[in-house]
Parts: sequence; structure tokens; C-alpha cells
Amino acid sequence: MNFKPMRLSVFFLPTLKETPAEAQIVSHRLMLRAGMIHQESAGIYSWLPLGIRVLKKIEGIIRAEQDGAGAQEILMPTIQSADIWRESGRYDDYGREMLRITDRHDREMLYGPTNEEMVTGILRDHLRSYRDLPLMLYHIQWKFRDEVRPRFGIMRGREFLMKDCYSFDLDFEGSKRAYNAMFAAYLRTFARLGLKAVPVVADPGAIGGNMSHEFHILAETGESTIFYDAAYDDLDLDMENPDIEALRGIYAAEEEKHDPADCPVPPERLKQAKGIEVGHIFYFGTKYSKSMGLTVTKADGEEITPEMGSYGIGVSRLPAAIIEASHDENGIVWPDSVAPFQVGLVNLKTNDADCLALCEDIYARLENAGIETLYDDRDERPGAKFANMDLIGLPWQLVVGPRGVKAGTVELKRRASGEKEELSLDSALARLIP
RNA sequence: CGGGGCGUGGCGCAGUCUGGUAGCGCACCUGCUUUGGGAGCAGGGGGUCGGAGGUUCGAAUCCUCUCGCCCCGACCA
Repeated sequence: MNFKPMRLSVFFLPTLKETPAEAQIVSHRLMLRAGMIHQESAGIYSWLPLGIRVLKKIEGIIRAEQDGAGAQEILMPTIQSADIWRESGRYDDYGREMLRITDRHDREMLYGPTNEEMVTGILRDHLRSYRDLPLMLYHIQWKFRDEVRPRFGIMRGREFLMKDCYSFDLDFEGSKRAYNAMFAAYLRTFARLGLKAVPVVADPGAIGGNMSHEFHILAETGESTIFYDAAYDDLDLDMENPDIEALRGIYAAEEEKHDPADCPVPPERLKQAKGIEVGHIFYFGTKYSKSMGLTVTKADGEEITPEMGSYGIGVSRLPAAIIEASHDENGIVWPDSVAPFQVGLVNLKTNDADCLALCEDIYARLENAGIETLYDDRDERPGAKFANMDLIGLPWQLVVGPRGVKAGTVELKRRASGEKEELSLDSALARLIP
């Protein structure tokens, strides 16, 4: 995933100096102020150039880890027929959260809130033999759930982007392997996104099942309450090869699943926190395969019903979760892995011939090196440029001004630490170009 | 779905109680001066006050209905 460098004079970046009145939590405020999103109606947003870059970076990491875990990408439609939901029995169960529509022939359709029925239907049409299993299929697609009360910007939208993966196995042991593979992939995914995610025992909810973990990012603005063993806080996980069994041995539970009378953690080590749910994995056996008649033939000729699990990540929720976890009073602080650009090149004085020539040279060199650079070539005052760069939170700022040009230096600032260094051009570029 | 709040130029707001024909800051456009942390001066453009009815000589302001958005709670990924 590598985006083109851009000049700020042509890049569509409608940043706001003031906070729109409707935004209450910091991620919503900063996403609006940084020109990442534009609200269309309650819980429905357009993604602007800066926002879509971040979203696609996140998608790229999720995709790589899903592929790495052995899942294969597909793409199912957003619009589904009511028929398959009647087969599973969920058409009536789902209630008013489901957006129901009819086409011109009065056929009942719906905007998919999830895809268990659809993926099961695909496999029912194409799976015949036990040799076709195990199988994990995932897609990254927009979903719609008609929330009673959308809120917190993209965090709790009605339309949202979700990665959902579905596993199909011959038996429980196979399902458990799939579950663990996804568990590990999730830990790696969130670590690569710069997040510390806590896997907690969860209530599988209306979707059913009996083995379920949610992945939460600890944040004040989280909507879920979780209880966990303080051991998590000083856990140093090896994300390349996480010890899942050890991790699952550490107590963590969502509020509904937490029973104080039956909690193995001594009170002094039990912590309560708010979490943003960014992932949910669960095993649900044959709930859908059975109701929808998905079977394969085993070696001995017996027909069996595959066991399934599903594994979701709230993709469009993640930019907000990352901002909640990584910002300061001046704006967003993007982790390198999801930053919309790696470097903000700031020309402090565009009408100074030396500044201009040097910036153009640097921009060309960064572009040739494939570094994602946002070049602020606008005729604005230094203060406005600094404030804007801090707001949009690019990991590095390379500042070129008349003072430095005379001295033969540029300033390199690390957004996360605020640390600034006066460096020669070559050593600054050496830091930015791997 | 219960409770509360808000809709006035792109954004943030005042004006509404007490009716008299719309204002401030930022942003935008032009010019000049500025240029290392959201500049100064001068000039300028942009608003059927969410919408529809009603009361009145006259409605952003009063009344009725309606639409939208936000917050708390319940619910949910």
C-alpha cells in the first residue's frame, strides 16, 4: 500500500479551525477538523481524501493478516435477498435494525448487516466433499445496521465498513484451529495498527454460539465496560508468535459475562475499564450450516454438516479508535503504519526563491524514493502551516525556512514526541528514506 | 424507544423572553504591508433565519404542524 505524494495546494483537505458543534468525542472532532470525513446524515459519512487513505491503510494491514492466517478474500454484495434470511430464521428475529427495502418487482431485499447466510449459501452451492475443507473466506464490505441512536461519528455509524471472515470445518477440532488462527491474526493486526487490544470473554449475543472473544481498545470513550486482570497491563506480547493459550489464561470479561462472585482475580488485581470494541470472533457450530442445509460427504460416504465460526473487525471504526488512543491537544498522532502520509514537507516561505528551490528538490527526491509526502506549498503563514500539520498528525514534519536555508539545515520534527532536530538536508533525508 | 437540547452565510455564535425587515468572529475575494506557531490595514461578496401553515399593518422573534441534527438512558458490533 503506497499512495502518491501530493501538493497541499491541490490536495482536497478541508480542515477546520473550529470544532463543529455536533462532535462530542475527541476522535469525532479531530476527524471532522482534519477533513477526513463529511457527515451525510445520522451515522452515515463520506470519506474525504485524507480519511480514505487511512481507511485503506488499515484495510491493507487487515487483508495481509487475513491472507497470512490462511483466509481467502471474496466480495459479497451489500444488498441481499430476504429469502436466505428466512432460511436461517433471522429475517424476523433481526428486528428494526435491519434496513429492509423492496425492488421494482416488490421482492423483499435488505442492506446486509452481516453475511453468515450469504456465505453459507455460496458454499452450499459449491461444496461437495470433505476434501474442500477446511476453508476460511473473508471480505471487507460495507454493512448497514439501522441503529436507534448512532453516535460518536464514525465510531457508531449506521453504515460501516467491516471485515468479516467465516470458517468452515469438518469438526470441532478444526473449528478450534481456525478460531485460534484468527485469534492470533487479530493480535498481530491490532499490534500493527499501533493498538493494544485486550481480548475479553464476551457474550456472543443474538448471533448465537458458545465460544466468543471481543477485542477491545482501552479508552475513556469506549462504550463497553470490561473487567480484566492487571497482568494485562504489563504484558509484553510477542506479536509475531503470540502465546494464545497463555493469553486466554489471563482473566478478562465483558460486563455481562463478569460475575464478581465467580471471578478468579483477587480484588486488588481486578481492573475495570472502558473499551472500544474493534473485533469479535466466535464459534457457532452448525447454526447456519444446519438451518441452510450445507453438507459435505466424508470419506466413508457419510454426509456431515460443517462447523462454522465468524470473525469480525470494525474497519471503519478503527480510525476513530486509533485517534482515541493516539492524539494530543494539537491534533492526531498517527502511528506510522496507518498514517495517510509519512512526511509533511513544510515550505515556510513560498515566495523565497531559495526556500522554494530547496523544497522542490526535496519533494522530487522524496517522490523518487517512494516516500508518501504531503508538501505544503501554499502561500500561508508559518503558524497556520504548523497548526495544520500538527492537526492532521503525519509522523514526520520536514520544515524548510529561510533561516535554515541560510545555515544549510532543515528541521525534522517527530510528531509523536514533538522532538525537533536541525539537520543537514542529507542526514534528514537519510532518516526518512529507508 | 423514553428524556433533554439545538437548527440564523462555509464554521463558531449573538439576536427570540419584550414582533419593526439580520449582526459579530473566523473563513472567502481584491489591494498593500507582513512571514519560524492559526498576521495587520483598507475595500468587497455571500443568509427566502430548517420547512409548511397561521396570528399581525409587520414574524428569525408569537401559535400549530413537520423535517433534520446532537446529548443522556435503554438497545446494539
